[in-house]
Amino acid sequence: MSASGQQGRKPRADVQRNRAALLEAAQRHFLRYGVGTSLEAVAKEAGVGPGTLYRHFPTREALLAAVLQTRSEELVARQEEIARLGDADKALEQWLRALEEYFSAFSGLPEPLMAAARALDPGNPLTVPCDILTTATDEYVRAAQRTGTVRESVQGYDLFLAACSVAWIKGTGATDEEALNRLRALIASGYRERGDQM
Amino acid sequence: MSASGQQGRKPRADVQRNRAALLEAAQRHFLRYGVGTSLEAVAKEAGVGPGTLYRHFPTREALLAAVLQTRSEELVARQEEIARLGDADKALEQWLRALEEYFSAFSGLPEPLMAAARALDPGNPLTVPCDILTTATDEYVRAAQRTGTVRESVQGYDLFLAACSVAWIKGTGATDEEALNRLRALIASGYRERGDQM
DNA sequence: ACCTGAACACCGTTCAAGT
DNA sequence: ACCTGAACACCGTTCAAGT
Repeated sequence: MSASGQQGRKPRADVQRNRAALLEAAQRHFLRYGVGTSLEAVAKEAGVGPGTLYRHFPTREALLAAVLQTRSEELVARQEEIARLGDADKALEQWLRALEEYFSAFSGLPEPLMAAARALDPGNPLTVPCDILTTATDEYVRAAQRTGTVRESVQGYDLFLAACSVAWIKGTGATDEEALNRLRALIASGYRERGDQM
Repeated sequence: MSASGQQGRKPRADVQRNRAALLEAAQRHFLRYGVGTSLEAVAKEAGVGPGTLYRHFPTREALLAAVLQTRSEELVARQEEIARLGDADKALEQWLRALEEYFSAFSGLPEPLMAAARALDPGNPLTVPCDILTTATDEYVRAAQRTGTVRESVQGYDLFLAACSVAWIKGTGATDEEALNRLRALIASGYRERGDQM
């Protein structure tokens, strides 16, 4: 409405510095302590007061979404590389693994992502990456369906959920890699058209 | 070691009363606020000090495990009823739904259960129900494998994980019932031998 | 316009003092 | 032997005071 700084093109230098410091500190803390890390500690490490953190990122989700942006872009970059594989079935499989790794970036990440997956709360900033990734998954699914390797009843969202589940299980540490592989195989065998290669 | 009350057969009347009151209050709070509810509030509602709660249940998991015991027994009761179905494939399917409901008893329950699933921490009291339920699942799986409807590579633990995942997804509210059904169908189609009924 | 940091609320957990 | 509840530590969040 007014000529406030909201849309201004020249944020003050200290504002930019604070934002960058916050993002860097947040990423470090998310990596080390998971998404539930103390925001107070993040602010302290960024060298700002807690109020400054809340001004820049009004919720934990907003901070998370900002930190995730880089990773989402990297994932999209991989998307093009994967698509070049030619084999739609193989591409879908690879994509699901890439998704899973994305969900495993920080301990506890699947939880807030799932909470944002259904766009019930339009204010949740995590809805953005969820939408993008679900849409991308859907493209892979449809490509594979066109070649007849994936069942028609499967939706991209279903496999988005499945990949998130596997990442969640991995994060809880409830399984070794072998059990995870059996689970992945079970899911793959679930979405594939019958009569395929084992 | 000593003649302490640890093994005594006659717990003091107030001890029994406190324990019962704590369990009842805890169940109410778990139901209403999920497994992360304030233990301080539980103690207050039970009419005891926080110290008393910690004396009876040294960790949140211990309290949870005690509250879950009733439900586990109910589930085992259902197990016998389900087994009477005759059709091993149908029985497995029903059992997995019963498992899923068990995991959905309290919001946030899948998380601590998964953390206890792999018996890495022998002190975790939640390992007990996990072991029982995994073993039970394995029996259903093997019965179905004998009739040839379930793939040989599937283990009971895999489906235990899968059921827990579905409950977790349901708990995050990320989906409507329709998407959950697609997911359940995907899992079923994943563990079933190929060439079966759709 | 933005930052600071004190202040408030809330909770988990412990432990000295009681009975 | 068990209970009580004050006390400590920690964190999220807000907001009056500063620059």
